[in-house]
Amino acid sequence: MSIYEKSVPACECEELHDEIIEKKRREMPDLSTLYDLSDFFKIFGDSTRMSILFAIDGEPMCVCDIAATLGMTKSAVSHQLKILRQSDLITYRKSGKNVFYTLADDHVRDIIEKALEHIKE
Amino acid sequence: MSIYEKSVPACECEELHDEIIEKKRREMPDLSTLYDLSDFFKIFGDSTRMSILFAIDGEPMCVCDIAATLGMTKSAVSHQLKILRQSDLITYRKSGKNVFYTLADDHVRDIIEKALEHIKE
DNA sequence: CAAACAGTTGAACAATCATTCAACCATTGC
DNA sequence: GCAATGGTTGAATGATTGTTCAACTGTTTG
Repeated sequence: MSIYEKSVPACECEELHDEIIEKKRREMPDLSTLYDLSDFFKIFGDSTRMSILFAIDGEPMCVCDIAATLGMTKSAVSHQLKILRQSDLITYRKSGKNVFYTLADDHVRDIIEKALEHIKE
Repeated sequence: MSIYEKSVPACECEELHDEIIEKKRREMPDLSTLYDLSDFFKIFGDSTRMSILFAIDGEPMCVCDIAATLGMTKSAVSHQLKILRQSDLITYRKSGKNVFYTLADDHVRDIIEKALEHIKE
């Protein structure tokens, strides 16, 4: 439950600043954008997925090598690869029995880089 | 770089590409950095927290006004404010009975802006 | 064709997490 | 002092989610 789903404030406060509240509600992104944004960040909010993104950055890797690099099972890695695939963050190429994954574009790198800057403070 | 521009090595799972795996393990960030990164993104991966960040961007807001803007209870908002506080993403200033929150720095704006660019594609 | 292997998938389980509820602290004003 | 209000907090609860396990698909090879 979030903004705009209630016309009446659920907050039980007495002295609300209505003009500020109305102004903020007008200026804020619409609900679907807020959900899209948080869903996007949710993808990065798991250390396994983050590790996978770093692993397949640069040269493509098959599932087994990714799993070996992270010290995890193929299954666990494959489940997370599916989530990354559905978010269009990665692409894949089949080659015989193998499937090679790599980053979809440079956007991902940029965002992680920005976050790394923030971390180091 | 696209995976189609690279020569793909034949991968046998039981003969894992040890040299690739070792190379990746050397190049990848250490575990604590990966955890810090995913923990950082985890903060943004909730629509309530995302809404709060947009609400307090620009002018500071007290908890009641934030709650009214989002249509949520003070308690729910306060719980999320605590998480944002502990992550150093927001700062606060006490004024009588009120507590006014605002963004800590421009880093947060930058990262959300980059994500918005990615969303709109 | 059958065995072996890379990878995927669904269900089950455990862990994590956001909201609710009630009680609490802090400040203001009577 | 004490009632009222803004805000915080801990426990409980329901929902979400990551990993495991087993079964499955698809490709290669003998």
